[in-house]
Amino acid sequence: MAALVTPAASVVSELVVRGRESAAVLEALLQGGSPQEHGGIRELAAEILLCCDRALAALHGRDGVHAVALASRKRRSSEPDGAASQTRPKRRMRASSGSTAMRVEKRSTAEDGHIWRKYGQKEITHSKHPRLYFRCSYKHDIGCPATRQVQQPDDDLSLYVITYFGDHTCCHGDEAVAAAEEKDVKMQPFVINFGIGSATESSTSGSPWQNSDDGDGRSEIPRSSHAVCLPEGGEADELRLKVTKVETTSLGSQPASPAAAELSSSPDVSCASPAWDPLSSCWEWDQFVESSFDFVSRFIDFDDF
DNA sequence: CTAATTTGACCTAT
DNA sequence: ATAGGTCAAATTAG
Repeated sequence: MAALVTPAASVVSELVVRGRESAAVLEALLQGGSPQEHGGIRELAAEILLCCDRALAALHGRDGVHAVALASRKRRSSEPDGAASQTRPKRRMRASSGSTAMRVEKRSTAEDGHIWRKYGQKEITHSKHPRLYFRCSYKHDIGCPATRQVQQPDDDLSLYVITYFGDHTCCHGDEAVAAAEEKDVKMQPFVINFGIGSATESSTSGSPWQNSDDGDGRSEIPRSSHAVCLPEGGEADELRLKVTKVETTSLGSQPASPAAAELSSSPDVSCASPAWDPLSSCWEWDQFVESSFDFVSRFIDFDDF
């Protein structure tokens, strides 16, 4: 029973999310009131306006982004008729097979305003790069079933394909989200940091944005160390606003593979890396603003059934 | 010590 | 049988 999501709806959803993020950052910037931030503020304002504009266009049937409906996901969640799922205390159904999916291809990273926790990595036969699996950090906290997959197409290394599965109950349920957010950040999922990416590593010190809520249920609430890194200007041509969902995914351990290293959250990649690493959920705001809508941004709806 | 990530194993769907 | 997705123990980092 999958709710069919229209391309326009997906687009609007994404745009609205971005709009919110932009607004949050903008608000933070306004509070800071640093001269260097003016540039960022302007861009953020432009971004917000653009989001709204696009959203409206999409709502009116004129989606500004390429929307394509895919029906490739034929795999359906077989009902536990009894035999198959008779005794599986552990493994559970794939979250991706029971809900709508939205694929987004972006050049940098896809920030959706949510905190993700990596729970797996898998090498795909047709792809040179591994696919990373993330789940909402609030999964166990408030039962958010949302998950997402990040993968780099072998043909375009500068592109990241992020597929979202499930709906964010943590988002819809403001209460839960609010409660979780209030713990650290009131309403803002972001923390403003004025430091270039290079200093990012230091940010790594902080615990990643994810909270361990794995099946173990070790931790409950994420530290929410989302941060917006404002480059000092060293490499910032204008004003590079890097919004890091997580200060940095620590993890210096060796990735399974080179590709994984690039994709997986590595300490060096955080804000410091020129092209932020999607897995860490850290993106360069400036890139985002520049190409947020220029880059291929396709919202594809998978109809589970 | 606590928490997050990594990685191999397990399980489901095609 | 194969590929893909998720779990969970082990490892690493703060």
